[in-house]
Amino acid sequence: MFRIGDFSKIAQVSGRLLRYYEEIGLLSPEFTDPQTGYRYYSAQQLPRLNRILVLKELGLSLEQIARLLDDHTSPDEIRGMLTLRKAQIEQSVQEEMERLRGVEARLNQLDVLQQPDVVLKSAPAQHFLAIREVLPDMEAVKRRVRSIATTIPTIVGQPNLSHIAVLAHSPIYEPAALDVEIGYLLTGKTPDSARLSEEYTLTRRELPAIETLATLIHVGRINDGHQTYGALGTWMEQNRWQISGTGREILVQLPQRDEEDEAVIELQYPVSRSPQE
Amino acid sequence: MFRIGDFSKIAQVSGRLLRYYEEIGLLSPEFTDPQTGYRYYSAQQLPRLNRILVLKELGLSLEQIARLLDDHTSPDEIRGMLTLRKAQIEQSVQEEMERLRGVEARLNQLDVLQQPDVVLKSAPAQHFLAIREVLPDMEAVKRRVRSIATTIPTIVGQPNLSHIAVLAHSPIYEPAALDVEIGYLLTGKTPDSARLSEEYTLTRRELPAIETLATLIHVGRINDGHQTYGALGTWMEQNRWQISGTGREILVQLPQRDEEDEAVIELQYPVSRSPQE
DNA sequence: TTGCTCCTCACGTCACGTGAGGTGGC
DNA sequence: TTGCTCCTCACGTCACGTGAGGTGGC
Repeated sequence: MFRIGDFSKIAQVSGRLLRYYEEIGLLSPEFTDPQTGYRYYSAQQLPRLNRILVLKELGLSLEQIARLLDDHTSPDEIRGMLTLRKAQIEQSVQEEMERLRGVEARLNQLDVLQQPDVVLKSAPAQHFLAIREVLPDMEAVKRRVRSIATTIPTIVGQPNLSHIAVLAHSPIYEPAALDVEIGYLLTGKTPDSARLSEEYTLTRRELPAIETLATLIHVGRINDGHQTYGALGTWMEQNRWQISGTGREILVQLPQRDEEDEAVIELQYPVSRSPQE
Repeated sequence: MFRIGDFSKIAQVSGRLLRYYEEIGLLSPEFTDPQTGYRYYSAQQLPRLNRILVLKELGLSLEQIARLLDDHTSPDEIRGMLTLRKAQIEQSVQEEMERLRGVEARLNQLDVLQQPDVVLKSAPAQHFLAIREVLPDMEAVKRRVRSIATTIPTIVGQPNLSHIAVLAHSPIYEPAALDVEIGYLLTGKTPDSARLSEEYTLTRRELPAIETLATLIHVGRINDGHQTYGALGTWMEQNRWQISGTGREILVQLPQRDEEDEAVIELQYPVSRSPQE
């Protein structure tokens, strides 16, 4: 029999660890002196301790280990736990590789923080109360946005957060003819249509949910977006994503009073994984 | 300005997260109503929040992120932090691959827990008060161990834990002539020699520290070791280690009264990485 | 006025490390 | 007798999630 100090030296673990394992019922000393509280371990307990240490190194939680070592756990259950664990490790390797790519992308930059901060999100299915037009230039887009914002400032019976969004059906950097859809993105109850003027009406359609959206905040004047868009392109290349759908711009904050005031826009692009090269 | 609920919806984070980031000084609302305590965030704060989220995904701690975002941190320091982080990720990928190998090795087994529990340890530099002999068989080894244990049960002036150990200079599974060194492994003050009998004397020599030692507990009769040794071989193959030095057997517990009683032996083999195949 | 949103505690998480303050054992 | 070892609390870790219990805002 060994006192806790000797036993911990043999196994090269801390005494605290042994006391903790007793506390959670994973490994109890063979004998505890009721007078002094001293713990006494036998050499025969070393195999169990080693097994615990090995399973811990495989990344199992102490709770899982306790179950694994429980006699009432069947071999099939044990295999199941290990198979699950294997899948987890494989995924975590993937994630670490992602992180590695991300860190390297920033280190490749001269100024490390001059990179765009692209955040992956998902979007629920939404209503889009909007009008689709082909407009000659960004000025026309801005006018349309402004007219919507002033004519229909709030949607009746719509308690949810709503933003004006622009869907770019033609590439946004293609300046000749902008095929855009402009209107309100909504999640609650939405009317079928809303009158904008004599000639123009917003009509509702349903946008499907999108699983993965690369998003990026642009702060500045409303037509400066193309630089930011370019940065997103670089990011996607470095991080192995590609555009897989129509881009949106969410006008999180319209320019305040002055046309030239700062707006806050979230660029959103549906993306999917690039094929491995 | 957005209240915390709207701001958290835009950024797709929880309100709790935003409150926590304020608490640790990472991101404070632009304005807090002193009457109600309501937090108000502006759209202009989204870039900072996104940057925080991106750096968090790269695996930086919130404390590191706070330093990164601090204006007083130089670009060089930032590069340093990211370079360090890169190295950490690379190491963690290695470790995960190790775990993956370990889990797979067990899943390859029919009975998952029938595998040996090999634990990697290190050994400090030690004194070895021992005698080296070529003995004809395991019986002779056992006799020698017993004679040492009974003749020199404790080392005078040696407060430290001491075990009898056997160093196997010839392969332990080679039964013809066993070239072994038997004696006490000690770390404290050790005499130069100790008299065993008229003809035999233990003499002290120094064992160097060993960085990596594959260890394995064997419980049973003292000469059953070769099966356990075989299991170790399989393990090393599967986990890409190879023997790089002389093996030891630490007699953690001698057979009690009877020769046939259970002993507890820790097999220790210095190992190094196998070359990648 | 009634939901809805916000507020501030405060506990829980996971596997121990690290003292503090006190006692047993040779 | 004097170090050494052991004991039992109890706090700290990291980044929040999850209630509990109460109040402000439209």
